[in-house]
Amino acid sequence: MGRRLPPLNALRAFEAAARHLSFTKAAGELNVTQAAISHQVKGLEDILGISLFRRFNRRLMLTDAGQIYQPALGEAFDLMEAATRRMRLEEQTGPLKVTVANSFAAKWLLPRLPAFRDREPDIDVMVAAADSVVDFTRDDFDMGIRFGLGRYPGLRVDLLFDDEVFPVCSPKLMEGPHPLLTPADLKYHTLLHDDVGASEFPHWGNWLEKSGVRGIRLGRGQRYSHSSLVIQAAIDAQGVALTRSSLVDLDLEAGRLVRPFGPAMRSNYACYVVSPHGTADKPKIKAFRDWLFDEVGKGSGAK
Amino acid sequence: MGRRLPPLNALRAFEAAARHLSFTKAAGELNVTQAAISHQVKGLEDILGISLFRRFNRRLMLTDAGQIYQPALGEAFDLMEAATRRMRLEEQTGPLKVTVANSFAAKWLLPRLPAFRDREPDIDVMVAAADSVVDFTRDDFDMGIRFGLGRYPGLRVDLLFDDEVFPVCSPKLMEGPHPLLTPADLKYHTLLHDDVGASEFPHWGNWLEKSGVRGIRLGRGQRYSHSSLVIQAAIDAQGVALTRSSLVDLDLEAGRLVRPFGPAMRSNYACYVVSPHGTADKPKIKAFRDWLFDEVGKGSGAK
DNA sequence: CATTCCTATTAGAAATACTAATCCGAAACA
DNA sequence: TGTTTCGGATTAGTATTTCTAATAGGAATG
Repeated sequence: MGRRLPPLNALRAFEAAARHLSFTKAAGELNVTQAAISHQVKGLEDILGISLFRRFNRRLMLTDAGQIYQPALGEAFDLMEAATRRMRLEEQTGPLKVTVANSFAAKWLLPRLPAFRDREPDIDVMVAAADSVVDFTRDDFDMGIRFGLGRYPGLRVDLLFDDEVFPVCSPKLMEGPHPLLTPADLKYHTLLHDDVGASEFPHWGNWLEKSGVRGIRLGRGQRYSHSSLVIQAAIDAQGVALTRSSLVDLDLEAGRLVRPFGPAMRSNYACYVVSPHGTADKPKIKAFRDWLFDEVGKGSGAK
Repeated sequence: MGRRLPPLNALRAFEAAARHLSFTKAAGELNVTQAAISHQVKGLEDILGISLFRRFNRRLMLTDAGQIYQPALGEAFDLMEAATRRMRLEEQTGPLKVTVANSFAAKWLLPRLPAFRDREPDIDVMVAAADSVVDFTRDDFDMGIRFGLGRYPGLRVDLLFDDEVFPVCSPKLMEGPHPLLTPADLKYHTLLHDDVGASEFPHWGNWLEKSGVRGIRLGRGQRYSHSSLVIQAAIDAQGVALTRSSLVDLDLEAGRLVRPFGPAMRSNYACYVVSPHGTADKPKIKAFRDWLFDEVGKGSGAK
């Protein structure tokens, strides 16, 4: 497995010199002085114990050994260059890997993704929905969209939008026996809970307290592991969901959900776009970030 | 024409690390410390602006970019290694290029070469007969056999044998009207001259003087450009040649020539085997040199 | 809970690569 | 014939790269 190779820089110097049959031109190609090439080639010959050039006064020739050596080395360096180019290209044009909070993926990003495809047909997006925050130093993602407090050390963080939290329900519920006219009417309905562990996350408890509503048992109601499920249940008229504006804006627009009463609660969580430092200017990352902000700027997703 | 490549040592370090999926093992392979690999890989990633590994705690993974990069780099390094091996092999087993003084080639080496072929069937000898001394730093020769004073700066020089100079002629001349019984009898015969420019070379003038013979006009006689032609003329009974023992030993043995009278003159010229410093131990060079000395040791070629 | 395994980091040492200046010899020039 | 030019070699000193030793740290292992 262990390879046995002469010094690589000497090989490069020799290859260039052999190709040009000139140390001076090789020096030009490699941006060094002629003396450097002379040293490298001599060193290589000494290491190999084989002379590679016949040196005439104003002319170089390759020895038999040199003639055998050069083309293969040239090929090897070409291969390396091609591999580097290919890898760089892949990095630029390969799928953009975005890690997204689960529900945000389902309720915000996916419905809008076709618009991105229209705008940037050359960029394939790979959406990786995940519950937990991804460690960019470990995982091979180009960027992420996360709800949180904006503390992502070691990453470039851009605030995409602040979110509001308010109750939503199916319009059917408004037509039923107990239309939701005031928060107090919630007692006639099932509360749909987002079963998120994080305590900072706004939940019915917070909201009811802020709205000054009493007499509603928190423990009651349906629980779901993801916001998207909660929202779906609400659309299906199973109860009332407390949710972020960003996740339901399209459902509200489409009339699948309604916002029965006003009180919106400001969340201390917001939506952030994150990417490893130094990658922000990569074309595909920039394109996606720009698109995200444009989408939000349209007013359809942000408060 | 100019290639654009990341630092080659970093590429090698990355390739090894990627192959082993371990910096430590890569370090082992390249005989450096793990820290060196870590530095090189990090440096490469910084230069490319692309991360190549995902680093887990006791495990490495390649990023997409790394996965594209490694195989091609591996191939490139394999190519280099193969080229090096191939070139070395050619150097070892390719034809042994020997530059030989013209007449020595014709009269000593060529008749004996079949014996070398028998002894070392794997070594092909390329005999380049030349009049002038070859500059090994310029010309692609493995070794040389030369008559001279043994001053070959920058080369390893081995004395193959000392030579004597004496007159020879065809046995037919001994049966003619003026058999060569003493040097004085030379006046009845044509002197065959070796038309060599070098004044140190023993010629009839020297020999006649040493032998105390007078009254023979030096200007007379036939002139030839090479000793081998002089000898051939002598074999053809065209006259008497003054020649080196080494060039005629086989002809004397075979009875094509005889040595009419004693006085041999010591030449200050001798026969030397030369080869560039540091190449003496190369198998094919050593084999040929050993064979030369064995041939001479047989007593057939040396005094 | 200690140990092991593996990578990262730091600072400094060692090795390598490079440059500037100059030499040298033949070829081109005049 | 100089004389210039061209291109490689050489030398000695400098700069850069590469490497090491020591150490930290984090998760898996026993």
